Amino acid sequence: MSSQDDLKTWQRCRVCGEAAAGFHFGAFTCEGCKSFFGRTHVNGAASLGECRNGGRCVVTRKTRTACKTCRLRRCLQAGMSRSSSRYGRRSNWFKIHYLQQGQEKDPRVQEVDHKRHDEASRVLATSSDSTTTTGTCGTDANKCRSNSNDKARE
Amino acid sequence: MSSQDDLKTWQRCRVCGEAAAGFHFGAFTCEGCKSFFGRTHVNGAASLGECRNGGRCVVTRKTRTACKTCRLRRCLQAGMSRSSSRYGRRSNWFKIHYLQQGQEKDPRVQEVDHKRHDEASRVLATSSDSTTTTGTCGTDANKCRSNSNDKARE
DNA sequence: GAAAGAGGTCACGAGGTCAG
DNA sequence: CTGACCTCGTGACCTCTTTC
Repeated sequence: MSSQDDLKTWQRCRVCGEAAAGFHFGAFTCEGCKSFFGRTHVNGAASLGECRNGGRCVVTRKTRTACKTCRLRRCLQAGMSRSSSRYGRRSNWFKIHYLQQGQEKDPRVQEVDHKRHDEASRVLATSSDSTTTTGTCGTDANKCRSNSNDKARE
Repeated sequence: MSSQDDLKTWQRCRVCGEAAAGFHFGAFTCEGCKSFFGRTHVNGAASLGECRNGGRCVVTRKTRTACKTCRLRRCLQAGMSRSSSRYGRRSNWFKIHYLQQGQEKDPRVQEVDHKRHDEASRVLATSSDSTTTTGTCGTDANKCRSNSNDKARE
Protein backbone atom coordinates (compact mmCIF):
# COMPACT_ATOMS: atom_id res chain seq x y z
CA MET A 1 0.00 0.00 0.00
CA SER A 2 2.42 2.48 1.23
CA SER A 3 5.67 3.63 -0.10
CA GLN A 4 7.39 0.33 -0.43
CA ASP A 5 4.64 -1.17 -2.47
CA ASP A 6 4.80 1.75 -4.77
CA LEU A 7 8.50 1.40 -4.68
CA LYS A 8 8.23 -2.02 -6.08
CA THR A 9 5.38 -1.30 -8.38
CA TRP A 10 6.87 1.34 -10.50
CA GLN A 11 10.22 -0.34 -10.64
CA ARG A 12 11.14 -2.10 -13.82
CA CYS A 13 13.16 -5.20 -14.16
CA ARG A 14 16.72 -4.11 -14.73
CA VAL A 15 17.22 -6.96 -17.10
CA CYS A 16 14.21 -7.12 -19.35
CA GLY A 17 12.19 -4.03 -18.47
CA GLU A 18 9.12 -5.84 -17.27
CA ALA A 19 7.48 -4.78 -14.04
CA ALA A 20 9.77 -5.79 -11.24
CA ALA A 21 8.63 -8.35 -8.70
CA GLY A 22 11.11 -7.26 -6.11
CA PHE A 23 14.73 -6.90 -5.23
CA HIS A 24 16.49 -10.10 -6.16
CA PHE A 25 20.18 -10.99 -6.03
CA GLY A 26 21.08 -7.35 -5.83
CA ALA A 27 18.81 -5.75 -8.40
CA PHE A 28 15.19 -5.09 -9.09
CA THR A 29 14.05 -7.84 -11.38
CA CYS A 30 10.95 -9.66 -12.47
CA GLU A 31 10.11 -13.18 -11.40
CA GLY A 32 11.41 -14.63 -14.59
CA CYS A 33 14.80 -13.05 -14.43
CA LYS A 34 15.04 -13.90 -10.79
CA SER A 35 14.48 -17.56 -11.49
CA PHE A 36 16.68 -17.46 -14.51
CA PHE A 37 19.57 -16.04 -12.59
CA GLY A 38 19.08 -18.43 -9.73
CA ARG A 39 19.14 -21.35 -12.09
CA THR A 40 21.76 -20.25 -14.51
CA HIS A 41 24.38 -18.58 -12.47
CA VAL A 42 25.03 -21.71 -10.51
CA ASN A 43 26.35 -23.40 -13.57
CA GLY A 44 28.15 -20.33 -14.80
CA ALA A 45 27.94 -18.67 -18.13
CA ALA A 46 30.28 -21.13 -19.73
CA SER A 47 27.52 -23.66 -19.96
CA LEU A 48 25.44 -21.29 -22.03
CA GLY A 49 27.67 -21.16 -25.03
CA GLU A 50 28.08 -18.12 -27.14
CA CYS A 51 25.59 -15.62 -28.38
CA ARG A 52 24.88 -16.08 -32.02
CA ASN A 53 24.60 -12.39 -32.39
CA GLY A 54 27.96 -11.46 -30.99
CA GLY A 55 26.49 -10.50 -27.64
CA ARG A 56 24.37 -7.69 -28.95
CA CYS A 57 20.91 -9.06 -28.39
CA VAL A 58 18.36 -6.67 -26.99
CA VAL A 59 16.81 -8.18 -23.91
CA THR A 60 13.16 -7.34 -23.49
CA ARG A 61 10.17 -9.06 -22.05
CA LYS A 62 9.50 -10.72 -25.36
CA THR A 63 13.01 -11.52 -26.36
CA ARG A 64 14.51 -12.49 -23.07
CA THR A 65 14.16 -16.19 -23.68
CA ALA A 66 15.79 -16.05 -27.06
CA CYS A 67 19.39 -15.61 -25.96
CA LYS A 68 20.39 -16.83 -22.56
CA THR A 69 23.90 -15.57 -22.86
CA CYS A 70 22.78 -12.01 -23.35
CA ARG A 71 20.21 -12.34 -20.64
CA LEU A 72 22.82 -13.43 -18.17
CA ARG A 73 25.07 -10.62 -19.31
CA ARG A 74 22.30 -8.17 -18.57
CA CYS A 75 21.80 -9.73 -15.18
CA LEU A 76 25.42 -9.28 -14.30
CA GLN A 77 25.46 -5.76 -15.65
CA ALA A 78 22.48 -4.99 -13.47
CA GLY A 79 24.58 -5.98 -10.50
CA MET A 80 23.11 -9.35 -9.77
CA SER A 81 25.32 -11.81 -8.01
CA ARG A 82 25.18 -14.47 -5.39
CA SER A 83 27.14 -12.32 -3.07
CA SER A 84 24.51 -9.63 -3.31
CA SER A 85 21.76 -11.99 -2.39
CA ARG A 86 20.36 -11.90 1.03
CA TYR A 87 17.39 -13.23 2.89
CA GLY A 88 14.90 -11.03 4.58
CA ARG A 89 13.50 -7.66 3.90
CA ARG A 90 15.52 -4.67 2.99
CA SER A 91 15.24 -1.51 4.92
CA ASN A 92 13.34 1.28 3.35
CA TRP A 93 16.24 3.61 3.36
CA PHE A 94 18.22 1.08 1.45
CA LYS A 95 15.75 0.99 -1.34
CA ILE A 96 15.22 4.67 -1.40
CA HIS A 97 18.89 5.25 -1.49
CA TYR A 98 19.23 2.67 -4.19
CA LEU A 99 16.57 4.30 -6.25
CA GLN A 100 17.89 7.76 -5.79
CA GLN A 101 21.20 6.65 -7.08
CA GLY A 102 19.41 5.06 -9.91
CA GLN A 103 21.85 2.27 -9.66
CA GLU A 104 22.46 -0.87 -7.77
CA LYS A 105 24.49 0.98 -5.27
CA ASP A 106 24.26 0.53 -1.58
CA PRO A 107 26.85 2.24 0.53
CA ARG A 108 26.71 -0.61 2.94
CA VAL A 109 27.43 -3.10 0.24
CA GLN A 110 30.16 -1.26 -1.43
CA GLU A 111 32.82 -3.66 -0.52
CA VAL A 112 30.81 -6.30 -2.18
CA ASP A 113 30.49 -4.04 -5.09
CA HIS A 114 33.80 -4.49 -6.74
CA LYS A 115 33.51 -8.14 -6.14
CA ARG A 116 30.52 -7.84 -8.35
CA HIS A 117 32.38 -6.45 -11.25
CA ASP A 118 35.07 -8.99 -10.87
CA GLU A 119 32.52 -11.63 -10.99
CA ALA A 120 30.80 -10.14 -13.94
CA SER A 121 33.88 -9.80 -16.04
CA ARG A 122 35.19 -13.13 -15.05
CA VAL A 123 32.06 -14.94 -15.95
CA LEU A 124 31.65 -13.01 -19.11
CA ALA A 125 35.18 -13.64 -20.13
CA THR A 126 34.56 -17.31 -20.08
CA SER A 127 31.46 -17.05 -22.13
CA SER A 128 31.93 -14.47 -24.81
CA ASP A 129 34.03 -11.49 -25.56
CA SER A 130 35.83 -9.85 -22.73
CA THR A 131 34.77 -6.35 -23.53
CA THR A 132 31.72 -6.54 -21.33
CA THR A 133 29.89 -4.15 -23.52
CA THR A 134 28.48 -1.62 -21.20
CA GLY A 135 25.32 0.30 -21.52
CA THR A 136 22.28 -1.11 -23.06
CA CYS A 137 23.62 -3.64 -25.44
CA GLY A 138 21.06 -1.87 -27.47
CA THR A 139 21.60 -1.76 -31.10
CA ASP A 140 18.69 -2.49 -33.24
CA ALA A 141 19.85 -5.99 -33.63
CA ASN A 142 17.15 -8.31 -32.61
CA LYS A 143 18.21 -11.13 -34.71
CA CYS A 144 19.42 -13.53 -32.19
CA ARG A 145 17.50 -16.25 -33.80
CA SER A 146 19.13 -15.41 -36.99
CA ASN A 147 16.87 -17.36 -39.25
CA SER A 148 13.54 -16.57 -37.79
CA ASN A 149 11.40 -14.50 -40.00
CA ASP A 150 9.65 -12.35 -37.54
CA LYS A 151 11.88 -10.54 -35.24
CA ALA A 152 10.60 -9.57 -31.94
CA ARG A 153 9.41 -6.10 -32.37
CA GLU A 154 8.95 -3.74 -29.56
CA MET B 1 -6.18 -29.51 -12.22
CA SER B 2 -9.33 -30.04 -14.08
CA SER B 3 -9.83 -26.37 -14.64
CA GLN B 4 -7.00 -25.83 -17.00
CA ASP B 5 -7.59 -29.15 -18.58
CA ASP B 6 -11.04 -27.97 -19.36
CA LEU B 7 -9.60 -24.73 -20.44
CA LYS B 8 -7.57 -26.43 -23.02
CA THR B 9 -10.10 -29.03 -23.90
CA TRP B 10 -12.87 -26.80 -24.95
CA GLN B 11 -10.50 -24.58 -26.77
CA ARG B 12 -10.21 -25.15 -30.42
CA CYS B 13 -7.34 -24.71 -32.77
CA ARG B 14 -7.52 -21.26 -34.26
CA VAL B 15 -6.12 -22.56 -37.48
CA CYS B 16 -7.93 -25.77 -38.29
CA GLY B 17 -10.63 -26.03 -35.66
CA GLU B 18 -9.42 -29.21 -34.07
CA ALA B 19 -9.22 -29.48 -30.31
CA ALA B 20 -6.41 -27.27 -29.15
CA ALA B 21 -3.39 -28.78 -27.49
CA GLY B 22 -2.40 -25.54 -25.86
CA PHE B 23 -1.32 -22.00 -26.36
CA HIS B 24 1.42 -22.03 -28.96
CA PHE B 25 3.27 -19.12 -30.53
CA GLY B 26 0.56 -16.77 -29.41
CA ALA B 27 -2.61 -18.67 -30.23
CA PHE B 28 -4.51 -21.73 -29.19
CA THR B 29 -3.59 -24.40 -31.67
CA CYS B 30 -3.44 -28.14 -32.03
CA GLU B 31 -0.21 -30.11 -32.01
CA GLY B 32 -0.14 -30.32 -35.74
CA CYS B 33 -0.46 -26.63 -36.39
CA LYS B 34 2.05 -25.94 -33.68
CA SER B 35 4.62 -28.15 -35.31
CA PHE B 36 3.74 -26.87 -38.72
CA PHE B 37 4.25 -23.30 -37.70
CA GLY B 38 7.45 -24.08 -35.89
CA ARG B 39 8.82 -25.79 -38.95
CA THR B 40 7.48 -23.56 -41.62
CA HIS B 41 7.70 -20.10 -40.30
CA VAL B 42 11.42 -20.37 -39.78
CA ASN B 43 11.91 -20.65 -43.48
CA GLY B 44 9.41 -17.94 -44.17
CA ALA B 45 6.33 -18.01 -46.26
CA ALA B 46 8.30 -17.44 -49.40
CA SER B 47 9.45 -21.01 -49.48
CA LEU B 48 5.91 -22.26 -49.73
CA GLY B 49 5.08 -20.80 -53.07
CA GLU B 50 1.66 -19.68 -54.02
CA CYS B 51 -1.72 -21.10 -53.32
CA ARG B 52 -3.18 -22.69 -56.39
CA ASN B 53 -6.57 -21.61 -55.28
CA GLY B 54 -5.83 -17.95 -55.02
CA GLY B 55 -5.46 -18.12 -51.28
CA ARG B 56 -9.04 -19.12 -50.65
CA CYS B 57 -8.57 -22.59 -49.31
CA VAL B 58 -10.65 -23.48 -46.32
CA VAL B 59 -8.44 -24.86 -43.60
CA THR B 60 -9.99 -27.58 -41.51
CA ARG B 61 -8.70 -30.60 -39.74
CA LYS B 62 -9.14 -32.66 -42.85
CA THR B 63 -7.86 -30.18 -45.35
CA ARG B 64 -5.08 -28.54 -43.44
CA THR B 65 -2.34 -30.51 -45.11
CA ALA B 66 -3.59 -29.74 -48.57
CA CYS B 67 -2.37 -26.17 -48.89
CA LYS B 68 0.53 -25.06 -46.80
CA THR B 69 0.31 -21.50 -47.93
CA CYS B 70 -3.22 -21.09 -46.70
CA ARG B 71 -2.41 -22.93 -43.52
CA LEU B 72 0.40 -20.56 -42.78
CA ARG B 73 -1.84 -17.65 -43.62
CA ARG B 74 -4.34 -18.89 -41.09
CA CYS B 75 -1.59 -19.23 -38.54
CA LEU B 76 -0.53 -15.66 -39.01
CA GLN B 77 -4.08 -14.42 -38.95
CA ALA B 78 -4.57 -16.28 -35.71
CA GLY B 79 -1.79 -14.18 -34.28
CA MET B 80 0.97 -16.72 -34.28
CA SER B 81 4.49 -15.44 -34.31
CA ARG B 82 7.75 -16.17 -32.62
CA SER B 83 7.59 -12.95 -30.74
CA SER B 84 4.25 -13.63 -29.17
CA SER B 85 5.25 -16.95 -27.77
CA ARG B 86 5.04 -17.34 -24.07
CA TYR B 87 6.95 -19.62 -21.79
CA GLY B 88 6.03 -20.92 -18.44
CA ARG B 89 2.90 -21.57 -16.58
CA ARG B 90 -0.14 -19.43 -16.84
CA SER B 91 -1.00 -16.98 -14.16
CA ASN B 92 -4.01 -17.64 -12.01
CA TRP B 93 -5.37 -14.36 -13.17
CA PHE B 94 -5.39 -15.69 -16.67
CA LYS B 95 -7.10 -18.90 -15.73
CA ILE B 96 -9.74 -17.36 -13.56
CA HIS B 97 -10.52 -14.57 -15.89
CA TYR B 98 -10.49 -16.84 -18.86
CA LEU B 99 -12.75 -19.38 -17.33
CA GLN B 100 -15.15 -16.79 -16.08
CA GLN B 101 -15.50 -15.38 -19.50
CA GLY B 102 -16.34 -18.78 -20.83
CA GLN B 103 -15.17 -17.71 -24.19
CA GLU B 104 -12.22 -18.37 -26.33
CA LYS B 105 -11.38 -14.75 -26.01
CA ASP B 106 -8.57 -13.71 -23.84
CA PRO B 107 -8.83 -10.06 -23.01
CA ARG B 108 -5.12 -9.85 -22.93
CA VAL B 109 -4.77 -11.26 -26.39
CA GLN B 110 -7.17 -8.79 -27.80
CA GLU B 111 -4.52 -6.27 -28.26
CA VAL B 112 -2.54 -8.85 -30.10
CA ASP B 113 -5.60 -9.40 -32.12
CA HIS B 114 -5.36 -6.38 -34.24
CA LYS B 115 -1.65 -6.59 -34.31
CA ARG B 116 -2.40 -9.84 -35.94
CA HIS B 117 -3.82 -8.33 -38.99
CA ASP B 118 -0.82 -6.16 -39.49
CA GLU B 119 1.61 -8.91 -39.21
CA ALA B 120 -0.33 -11.32 -41.28
CA SER B 121 -0.67 -9.01 -44.18
CA ARG B 122 2.85 -7.78 -43.90
CA VAL B 123 4.43 -11.17 -43.89
CA LEU B 124 2.19 -12.47 -46.53
CA ALA B 125 2.85 -9.51 -48.68
CA THR B 126 6.48 -10.37 -48.71
CA SER B 127 5.86 -13.92 -49.63
CA SER B 128 3.36 -13.82 -52.40
CA ASP B 129 1.12 -11.35 -54.06
CA SER B 130 -1.27 -9.13 -52.24
CA THR B 131 -4.36 -11.01 -53.16
CA THR B 132 -3.81 -13.47 -50.44
CA THR B 133 -5.23 -11.32 -47.74
CA THR B 134 -8.72 -11.76 -48.98
CA GLY B 135 -9.44 -15.17 -47.73
CA THR B 136 -12.60 -16.96 -47.08
CA CYS B 137 -11.22 -18.32 -43.93
CA GLY B 138 -13.72 -16.53 -41.84
CA THR B 139 -12.13 -13.71 -40.01
CA ASP B 140 -11.83 -10.73 -42.16
CA ALA B 141 -10.82 -8.79 -39.16
CA ASN B 142 -10.67 -5.25 -40.23
CA LYS B 143 -10.23 -3.61 -36.98
CA CYS B 144 -7.08 -1.93 -36.10
CA ARG B 145 -5.22 0.17 -33.72
CA SER B 146 -6.50 0.76 -30.36
CA ASN B 147 -4.54 1.48 -27.27
CA SER B 148 -2.10 -1.24 -26.63
CA ASN B 149 -1.52 -0.44 -23.06
CA ASP B 150 -1.37 -3.78 -21.46
CA LYS B 151 -2.39 -4.72 -18.06
CA ALA B 152 -1.25 -7.92 -19.56
CA ARG B 153 1.48 -9.41 -17.58
CA GLU B 154 3.04 -12.41 -18.98
C1' DG C 1 4.63 -10.68 13.92
C1' DA C 2 4.97 -8.71 9.50
C1' DA C 3 7.50 -8.00 5.43
C1' DA C 4 10.23 -9.61 1.79
C1' DG C 5 13.93 -12.13 -0.57
C1' DA C 6 15.81 -17.01 -1.66
C1' DG C 7 14.79 -21.19 -3.31
C1' DG C 8 11.61 -24.89 -4.51
C1' DT C 9 7.62 -26.62 -7.15
C1' DC C 10 5.40 -27.73 -11.12
C1' DA C 11 2.13 -26.17 -14.88
C1' DC C 12 3.24 -25.36 -19.66
C1' DG C 13 5.25 -24.00 -23.95
C1' DA C 14 9.29 -24.48 -27.40
C1' DG C 15 11.71 -27.49 -29.93
C1' DG C 16 13.46 -32.03 -31.12
C1' DT C 17 12.54 -36.88 -32.54
C1' DC C 18 10.86 -40.37 -35.39
C1' DA C 19 7.38 -43.72 -36.96
C1' DG C 20 3.99 -43.44 -40.37
C1' DC D 1 6.10 -33.79 -44.52
C1' DT D 2 3.12 -34.68 -40.61
C1' DG D 3 1.95 -34.84 -35.88
C1' DA D 4 2.08 -37.57 -31.43
C1' DC D 5 5.29 -37.84 -27.95
C1' DC D 6 9.30 -36.50 -25.29
C1' DT D 7 12.68 -33.49 -23.00
C1' DC D 8 13.99 -29.30 -21.15
C1' DG D 9 13.71 -24.40 -19.94
C1' DT D 10 10.59 -20.93 -18.17
C1' DG D 11 8.18 -18.39 -14.81
C1' DA D 12 3.92 -17.87 -11.60
C1' DC D 13 3.22 -19.36 -6.99
C1' DC D 14 4.42 -21.24 -2.74
C1' DT D 15 7.14 -22.12 1.38
C1' DC D 16 11.04 -21.21 4.13
C1' DT D 17 14.35 -18.08 6.09
C1' DT D 18 15.86 -13.81 7.59
C1' DT D 19 15.42 -9.06 8.80
C1' DC D 20 12.85 -5.08 10.36
